[in-house]
Amino acid sequence: MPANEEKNKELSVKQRLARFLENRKMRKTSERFAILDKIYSSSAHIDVATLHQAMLADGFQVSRATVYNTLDLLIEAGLVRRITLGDGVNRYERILVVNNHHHLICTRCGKVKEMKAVKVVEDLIAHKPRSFEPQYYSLYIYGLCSKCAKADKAVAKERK
Amino acid sequence: MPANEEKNKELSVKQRLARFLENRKMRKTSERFAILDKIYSSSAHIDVATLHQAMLADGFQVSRATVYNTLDLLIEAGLVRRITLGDGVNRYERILVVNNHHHLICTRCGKVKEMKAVKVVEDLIAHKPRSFEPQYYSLYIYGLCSKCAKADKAVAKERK
DNA sequence: TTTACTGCAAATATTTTGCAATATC
DNA sequence: GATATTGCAAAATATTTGCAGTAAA
Repeated sequence: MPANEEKNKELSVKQRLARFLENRKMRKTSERFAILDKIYSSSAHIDVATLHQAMLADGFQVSRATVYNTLDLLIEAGLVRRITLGDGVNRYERILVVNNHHHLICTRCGKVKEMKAVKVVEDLIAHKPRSFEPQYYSLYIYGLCSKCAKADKAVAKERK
Repeated sequence: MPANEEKNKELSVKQRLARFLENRKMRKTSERFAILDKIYSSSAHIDVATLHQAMLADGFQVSRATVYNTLDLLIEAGLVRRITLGDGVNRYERILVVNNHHHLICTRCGKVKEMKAVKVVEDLIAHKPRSFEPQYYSLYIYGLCSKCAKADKAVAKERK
């Protein structure tokens, strides 16, 4: 991944948060930018506890309450989304309008893979719904990963 | 909606649960079928508290613990899925392999609309991923509903 | 200087667990 | 009758809230 591209993206996200806060006459606190940063530099879909611990480990003192508050703010700003990967745990991930991705979730072992977004879907989303302005979307595909599919077949055979 | 079709569908789901329980040598308790029934006859995406209250209101005595246990079971059986519509509340909905639907979620007011599944997407899912056996999928489209989009534009104008 | 935000700790809400009672096989 | 499953209440987690102190504007 080219470092420049990554840096530009990060800057632009910070700018978007700054603009959002200015529009609403809210304060640009270091916590808000630090949390945004952490989510954008983390491997996708991080949960609150992990996020909070990671920040403390980085030496950035912040309270859980602020993490929760800020996550709601970032969601409202359209910079972060909240998801649950079938296990009921709330996780947070950055929203990349371009270069989106889909989740492949194994219903047996819970493993999550990512798959590059497919253009057809994006076109579809952009044009289909009337009386609705799409901003972004999430596609979750549930099924069996290759390992579990194999194990499943073995069991089925045994039971016959 | 034709009553017959609905009845057949319901029967088949019960049969699928029965088969699942038999395969695992688990017991066919009335609670399990009652909870399955409730989810399948409820308007999509119901949360635990509502589900539990609805069952009590129907005169079906069941504990919260059993509701939680059974939901996990139904998910494992592939009959129900757990989702969160951006608000962090866990909800449960039936899985219809045929006649799937997408969610349109307003990021401002939280309102959820449903949209009939688009065939293109289904084809795509069925064929694309290698080393993965898709069972079903969820597509969430986030954006602004017509009301909020209008309100948003009004505010933007005012601020200029 | 003003007051929006944060941190803390307590309150609330949500989910899980242990074990005796019950119902399925 | 044997034991998997339920119900209950208590424990563990997760999230929200109120308010005094801090820091952004």
